[in-house]
Amino acid sequence: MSVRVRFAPSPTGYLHVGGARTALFNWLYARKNGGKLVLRVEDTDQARNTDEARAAIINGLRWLGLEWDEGPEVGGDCGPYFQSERKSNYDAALAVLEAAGRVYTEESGAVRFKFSRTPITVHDLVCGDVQFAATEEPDMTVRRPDGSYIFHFVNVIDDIEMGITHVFRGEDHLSNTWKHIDLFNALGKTPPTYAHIPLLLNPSGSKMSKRDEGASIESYRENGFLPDAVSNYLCLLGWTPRAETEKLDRQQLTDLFEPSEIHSSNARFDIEKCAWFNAHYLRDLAPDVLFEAAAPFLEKANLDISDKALATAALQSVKEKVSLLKEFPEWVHYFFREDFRLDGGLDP
RNA sequence: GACCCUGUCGUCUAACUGGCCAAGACACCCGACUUUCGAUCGGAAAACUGCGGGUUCGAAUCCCGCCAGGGUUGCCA
Repeated sequence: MSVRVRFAPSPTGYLHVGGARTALFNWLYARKNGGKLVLRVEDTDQARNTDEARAAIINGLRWLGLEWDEGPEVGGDCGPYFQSERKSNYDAALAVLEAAGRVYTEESGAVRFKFSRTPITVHDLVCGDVQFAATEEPDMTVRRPDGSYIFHFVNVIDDIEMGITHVFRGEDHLSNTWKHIDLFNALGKTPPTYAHIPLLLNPSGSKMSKRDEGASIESYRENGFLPDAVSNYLCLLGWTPRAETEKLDRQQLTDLFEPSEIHSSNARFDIEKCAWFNAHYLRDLAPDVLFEAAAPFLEKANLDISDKALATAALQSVKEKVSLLKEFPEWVHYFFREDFRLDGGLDP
C-alpha cells in the first residue's frame, strides 16, 4: 500500500510554526516513501474560520516549499478538500454508525458516539505503545444540534475516505487518539499508523503562542528568512538527522528522515539559531538569486535598485555580515548615495 | 483532580543492545586576522545526566518512589 499522509490545519489564524513543522514532517515522509501529501482544510468551526487564515496557510506552505499532491488549488480524487464542503460524506458515515447502534441523539439535538469503553492501545512511531484504560468520560459529541460536525469525527472520516496511511501530528493529539481508534473500530476500519511529534515551546518553556517571536510563518518572510533555512532548522527541533553536519538541504533531509528517530520530548524554539542557519544559507545564494530575494527589502527602504548590477555587487560585498534579508538596507545604503564614488576614499 | 508524554551544559541535541576524562551545534566569553565588523580562524567556560533509593564489578542508559514541565480531559481544532 502506498503512503498517503496529510496536513490538516484549521483556518482560524495564521500558519503557526508548529503547524509548519508538522506539515514538514508529513512532507518529508511522503517524499521519502514516494507517497502523496494531502492538504485538507478543517474548517468545520464556522464561527472561527476566516478567509485570511485560509490564504495564510496556503501561502505559508507554498513559501516554505511544501507542495501538496492533493488539496486546495491542485485538486485530487478524494475531494473536496475543505471539510465545510463534505457534509454529505459525514451524514453518510453517521448513518453507518447509527445502523450499528453506536450513536444516539440527545434532547438538545446533539449526536453522541457511544464509546466502546474497553482498553485501547495507540501504536505510535514516536511514543511507542501507549495504553489507555477503558474510559469513564461521557460519550463524545460528534454532531452539533445545528447539524455541523465535531473535529474528532470528521478527522477520522476524512482519513478513511482519503486513504490516509500515516498520521504525523502534534503530541497534543496523543491523549485523544484512543477516541479516534474507537471510531475507526466502530466503522470496521483499520486506523492509520500514528506518529505524534513533540510540541514547540517558547524560550520560557511554555507553549508557543501568538505573541511569541517566530510564531507565525508570515513573520519569517517579513524578517527576511529564507524558506530553506527555516525548514532546515525546524527539522532539527525534535529530530536529529544522522549526519556529520546540521546544515542539510531538502534532499538530504528527505533521504535521512526516519520517523522512529523523532524524539518524544518537547523542544524550545531558538530564533537565534534559526538566524544562524539563515546567515549560512544566504551566503550560498548565487548573486542573481540573492538580488531577487533582497530586492523587496531594498525597495522597502527606498533604495533605488534600477541599476541591478550595482545592487547585486553591493549585496555581494556585504552578504557575509548579514543574517537576515531585512538587514541588507542598513549595510548597503551608502552604495546608493548620490555622492558615493568607488574611488572616493574616506569622506572629507 | 484523573489520564498521557517528557526530564543530559543557558538552548537544541549525541552517547550501538549498561563500560574510555558525558560528544557536537547555537548563544556567551577570550584571543587572532582585518581600516572596521555582528564575517572568518583559534581557544575557554558551561551538565555531579530533575531528586532519592536500588540492581550491578560498573548506569545518563535497567527497576521503584518522588518532584518538575508539557499535553488531554468541550456542542475548539
